[in-house]
Amino acid sequence: MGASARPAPQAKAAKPASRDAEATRLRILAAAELEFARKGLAGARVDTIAEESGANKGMIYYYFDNKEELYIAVLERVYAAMRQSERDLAFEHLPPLEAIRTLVEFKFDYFAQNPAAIRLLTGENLQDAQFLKRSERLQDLQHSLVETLDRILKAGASAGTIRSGVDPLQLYLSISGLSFFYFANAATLTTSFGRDLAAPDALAQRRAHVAEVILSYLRPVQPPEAP
Amino acid sequence: MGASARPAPQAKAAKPASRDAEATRLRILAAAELEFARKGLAGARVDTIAEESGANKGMIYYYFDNKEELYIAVLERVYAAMRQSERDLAFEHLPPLEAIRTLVEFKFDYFAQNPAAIRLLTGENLQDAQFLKRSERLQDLQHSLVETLDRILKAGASAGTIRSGVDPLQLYLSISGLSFFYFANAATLTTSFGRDLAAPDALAQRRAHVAEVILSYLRPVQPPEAP
Amino acid sequence: MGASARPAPQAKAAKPASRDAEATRLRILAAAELEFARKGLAGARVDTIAEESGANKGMIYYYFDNKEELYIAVLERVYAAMRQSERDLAFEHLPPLEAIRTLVEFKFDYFAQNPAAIRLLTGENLQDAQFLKRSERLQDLQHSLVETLDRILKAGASAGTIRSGVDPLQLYLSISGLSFFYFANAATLTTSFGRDLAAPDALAQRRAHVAEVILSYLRPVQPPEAP
Amino acid sequence: MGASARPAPQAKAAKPASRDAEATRLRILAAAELEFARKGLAGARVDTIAEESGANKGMIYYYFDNKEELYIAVLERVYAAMRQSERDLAFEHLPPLEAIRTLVEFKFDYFAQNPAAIRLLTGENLQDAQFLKRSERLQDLQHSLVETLDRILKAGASAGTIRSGVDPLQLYLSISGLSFFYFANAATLTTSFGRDLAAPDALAQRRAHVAEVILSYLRPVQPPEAP
DNA sequence: CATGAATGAGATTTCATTCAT
DNA sequence: TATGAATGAAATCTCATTCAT
Repeated sequence: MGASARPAPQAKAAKPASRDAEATRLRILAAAELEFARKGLAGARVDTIAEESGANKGMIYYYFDNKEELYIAVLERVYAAMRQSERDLAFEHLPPLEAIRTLVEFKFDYFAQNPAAIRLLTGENLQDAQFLKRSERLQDLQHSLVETLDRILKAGASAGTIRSGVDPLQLYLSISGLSFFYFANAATLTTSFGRDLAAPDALAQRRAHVAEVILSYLRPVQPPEAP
Repeated sequence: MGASARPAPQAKAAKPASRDAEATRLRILAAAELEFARKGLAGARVDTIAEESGANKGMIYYYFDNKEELYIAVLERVYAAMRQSERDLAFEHLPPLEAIRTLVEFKFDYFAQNPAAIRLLTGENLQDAQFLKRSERLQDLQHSLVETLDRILKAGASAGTIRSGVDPLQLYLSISGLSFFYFANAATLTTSFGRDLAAPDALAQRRAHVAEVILSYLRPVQPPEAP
Repeated sequence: MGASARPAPQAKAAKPASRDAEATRLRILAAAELEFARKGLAGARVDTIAEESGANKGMIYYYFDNKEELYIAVLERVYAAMRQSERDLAFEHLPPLEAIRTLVEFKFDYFAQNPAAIRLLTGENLQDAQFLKRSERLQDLQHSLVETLDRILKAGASAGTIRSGVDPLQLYLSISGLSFFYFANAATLTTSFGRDLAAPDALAQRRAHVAEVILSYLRPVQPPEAP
Repeated sequence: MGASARPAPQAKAAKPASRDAEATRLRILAAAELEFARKGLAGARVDTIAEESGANKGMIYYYFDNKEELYIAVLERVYAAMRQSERDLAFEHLPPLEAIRTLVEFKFDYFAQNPAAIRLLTGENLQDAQFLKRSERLQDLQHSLVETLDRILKAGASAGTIRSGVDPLQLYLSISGLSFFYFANAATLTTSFGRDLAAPDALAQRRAHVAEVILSYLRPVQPPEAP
């Protein structure tokens, strides 16, 4: 990653041993994220993580007491990044329907671009969120989106552009679910339907569909036509 | 299944270990389904399956050459059951919107009542559907629902009760996704939101919401009001 | 162990794999006793125990969950054997002084012949008896000797052959200590004094000395001579 | 020792890490003594010693080539201190029985106050005194007590206050053993008897008992009473 | 002298699979 | 068919020691 650009003042060798604690820690975390995402907690191999990170096993245990702690550290990083990206998404100032469309598309794109996050979340659910529950840091990373959604829904209802009575949590679950499911289950769906769901046009089609489903749902209900 | 036909002529000893091959096989499969659902392929323990099934490890290897074959057998059984239940659902004769509402609710209920199926599907996706791809039997268990949906959508469009132009595959993915995501991710969602998504009233609320989202989407689009 | 007597119908080989659970367990225990006695809990190697016992590491973990549990099992066996041998020593019916001389010599001989017991007890003390405290079985293996000693001391005091006022616990500690110390510290003492404390005549001399020290102590105190 | 003489000329920086070589060495030795006493050679951790000493692992290897050398240095220091304290005990000029009582009480008190010495000696015996044997310095630290004892016994025998024929080595072993055993085995004894052997009154009682046992033994034997 | 990151050999433990009975 | 003891490869983890800074 751009390493080729720097002429590197050390003339001798490019030893992987960096003697830079933070850098090593991050290399381990990055490798671990990939490995845990690919294989899950049980299937991941510490050896592989060591190899991929350029560190050695000893270092992994030096920085992260054991495999589970390393897994938790990875989970925390992924969660934190996801929450941060949500906070970075400034959409509340948009007109209500535009704001929600923006959120829907953001969610879709985020899942599309972060397959590791999808897999880690999925894996964590398979083990009953036991590590999410255990981590104090993760407890603090609460969703703020639902509250934001609530405000937007109320604004839309007042303006008459959004039907009233929409539960923001249900809406949030539907927004997430419509995209998450698509990516999380792409492998079996692709196999079952014999169509490549990851192809660019398939993605575009799904993205549009999801937005339409959500926006249709929010449309104010038509009064029965007067005769 | 078929085991009930044999009158069991062994009059002499009543060995606690059932000398009934098919029954043993089924006990193993049932225990394996639970274990694989709980822990995934990598996390599942052959020892545990032996213990839970009341059989022993030797039997497992006798009936199913190895752990992966046993896993595939479990997967096949779960898929077959799911497809069968879909075939058993006679809904095509209903009025189009009723038919779709029935399907949506059926999917929701099926996932609600078959957590093991959810987990196995999820696990299979985490390993890129590699066993689904490998199994010939599983390839035959194709979805017929999409085709049925297509017919219903067309009928609804003709009758004017369903908007035209709805892609049956996208619709199917949305129907599945809205429910599947809820159950598959219940653990992390429950933790993140501090609300028990498995509580009876939470289930009822979600079920109604999902149906409403889908049916809102299918509503024929209002023509721009005439002046 | 008498195995040579059976002509063994299996003509082929004398495989060490015995398929006899109890025998294997005992072989492991015996090998572990030696290894733990020689190296202590921390210094002992599971590999060595496996090799010496003719079993393999898997078996050790099959029978004794982990190294510590194996250590505890060894400790329990050694303690139980020691307490049993004490119960087997019928000495209470002897005249009081004879009874005590018998006990002193028995203790000396037991320690002389059971170096592993000495080392295991010593090692356990080095780790603050943490496993002795943890084991329920070991808690039940209480000394009965102190009570027996108490009865003997009282009988001797009544008969005038033993001075009155002797504390049985202190006496027991002295009887044990005079012998135990000799064997437990033989290595450093031999080195410091340049004399082989394990030589037969050295043993005989110490045995006589210990008995004499204890019996001298029990002698009734002479009344001050009347003028 | 002797380090106090240097006025420390480094005026500039007050690095928290003491740039005083001898002081660092001593801090390491003190921490090592504790750790080796607590865990034995095999159980001790170089990491722990580094942490406890406030130094770091590099320093340990700088001053003491490896773990074993550090252990030997600790052992030498403990032995030297023990021998020195014995030399400091001026008791030969006392009346024979008083001299011996003094020695007995001194030994008891020394063991009571130096639990690390007890544990290191014990640990060294568990490993067959291999490091004691290996160290030249330790070979020079011979007991002189036995010779002193010999002179005292002879003086007492001449004076008629001590019975004749007492072997000074056996007596020394008994004096040491009666106290050493009590402290070395306090953990298991406390557990087995359910009494706290380290409590002040328990110590006082034991101290008096040990002295009485030894002095009883030395009492001149009564001639058979004349009729 | 001092630091603490890095190494690697070797330890404990796990677990799918085999096999004698 | 059934049992469960046995195996061994591979996994996790530990720790004395080295070394760049």
